[in-house]
Amino acid sequence: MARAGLTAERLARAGAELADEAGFDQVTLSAVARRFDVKVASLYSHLASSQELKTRIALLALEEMADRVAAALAGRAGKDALTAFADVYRDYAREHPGRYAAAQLRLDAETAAASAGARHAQMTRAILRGYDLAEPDQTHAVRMLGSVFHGYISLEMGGGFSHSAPDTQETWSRMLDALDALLRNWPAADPPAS
Amino acid sequence: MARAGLTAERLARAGAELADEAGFDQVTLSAVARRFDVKVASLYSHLASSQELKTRIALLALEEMADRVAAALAGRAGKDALTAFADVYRDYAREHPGRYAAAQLRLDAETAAASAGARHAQMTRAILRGYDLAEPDQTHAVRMLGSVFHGYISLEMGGGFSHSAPDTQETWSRMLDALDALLRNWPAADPPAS
DNA sequence: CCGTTTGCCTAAAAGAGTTAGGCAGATGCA
DNA sequence: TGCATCTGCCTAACTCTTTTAGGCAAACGG
Repeated sequence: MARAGLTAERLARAGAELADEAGFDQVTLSAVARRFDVKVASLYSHLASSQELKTRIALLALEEMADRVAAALAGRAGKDALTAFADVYRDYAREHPGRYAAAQLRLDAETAAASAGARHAQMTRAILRGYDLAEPDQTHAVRMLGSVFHGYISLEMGGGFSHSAPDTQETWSRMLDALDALLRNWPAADPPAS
Repeated sequence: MARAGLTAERLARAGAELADEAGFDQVTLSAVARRFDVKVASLYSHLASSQELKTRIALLALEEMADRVAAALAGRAGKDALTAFADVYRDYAREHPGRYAAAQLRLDAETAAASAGARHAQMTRAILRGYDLAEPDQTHAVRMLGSVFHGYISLEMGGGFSHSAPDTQETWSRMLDALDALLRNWPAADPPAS
C-alpha cells in the first residue's frame, strides 16, 4: 500500500487547519484520518492518543503566537509595545480561532514546561519594562494583563459582546488606553477609601 | 418497571454535580443515566439531546451565580461592591468548577436571551454606579471588568499562575485595588503620549 | 373502570477511540 | 546486489457515547 507520509507534525498541522475551519471540538482522529485518506488506526503509529494530537495543536499555536509576539515587540516600548502585544493575540485568535482555542488547553506540568509558555511569560514581562513597576507589583500586572487579554478575546469570540452599541474595536482601544494609564500610575497597596 | 421520577431539571442538577466532581467534559448522557440507574435511551423522554443537558447545566449555573451576585451586591457600593462582585464569581468557580465551565458554553441567541445573562449584565453595570462614568465609557468599563474577571478565573483555574511567587490571592486583591483606582480615574480618550 | 398518555425499556445503528496482529514497501548492512 | 529487519499502513475487533424506533406497563383522566 502506498505510504501516505504521515508524521506527528503533519497530523498536528492538519488538525490545526481543521480546528480553524470547524472548531477545535471537531478535531478528531477520525476527521484527520479522513483528511489524509487513511484509516484511523494508522494514526497510532505516530500519535499515542487523540489527546496527543490536541496537545500538539496547542503547542503549535503557542509557538506561532510567541513568534508573532516576538516580531511585534521588536523595537517597541511603552504603550506602543502594549498595543502591539495585545493586538497580536487578538488578531491571532481571529485568524485562527481553532488554534487559539487549542492554546487554552490545560497542559500537564512537563508539557507546559517544554512549551512556548515561558516565552510568553517573558515577553509579557518585557512589556512592563516601559513602565516603572517593581516586584511584586510587576507580577500582579503581568497576571492582570494576561487576564484582560485572554478574557476579552474569549468573551468577544464567544459572542459575549454581541451586537451592542459601541463596537468592540472601540472598546479594545479604550481598554488599552485604560491599561496604559493604569500601568503608568499603578496604585500603592491598600489605597485610601476615596 | 418502577419509574425513576426523572425530570429535565433533576437531570440537569445531577449533571451539574457530575461536572463539579469530574469535570464538565465528563458530563455525558451515559454517566447521568448511570447515576439514576436508568438506561440512556430513557433520558430522551426528558431531553432532546446531550446538548440540551449541557445547556441546562449552563443555565443553572448562570442562575445560581446571578442569585449570589444579587445577594452580594445588596447594600454595597463603590469598591466594596466591586470586590463583592468579583469574589462571587471567583468563589463560585472554586466551589463549582464544572458548573463554572458550563456557564462559559456558547449559547444560541434565543437561549441566551432567556438566560440569566441579562441579570449579569445589569448587575455589572450597577457596580459602576459608584463611579462616575458616562456612556460609552461605561460600556467599555463593563466589558473590561467582565474580561478581567473571566480571564483571571479561567487562567487561575487552568493552572496558568501555577506555583509562582506572589500567591494568587495577593494578585487578586491588588488587581481589585488597581481596577478601583482605574474606575475612579478613567482616562479620557486618546491620552497624551507621556 | 377503561382508554390514553407517558415513562422507562430493548434493540439497533452510527461515530469516535483504542488495541492487536498482519503484510508489504522501505531501509540497512554485508 | 541480496537479504533481513523495520516500519507504515492495513483489517478486525471491542468499548463507549449518542441517537432513533418501537414496545409494554404504570399512571392518570374521565
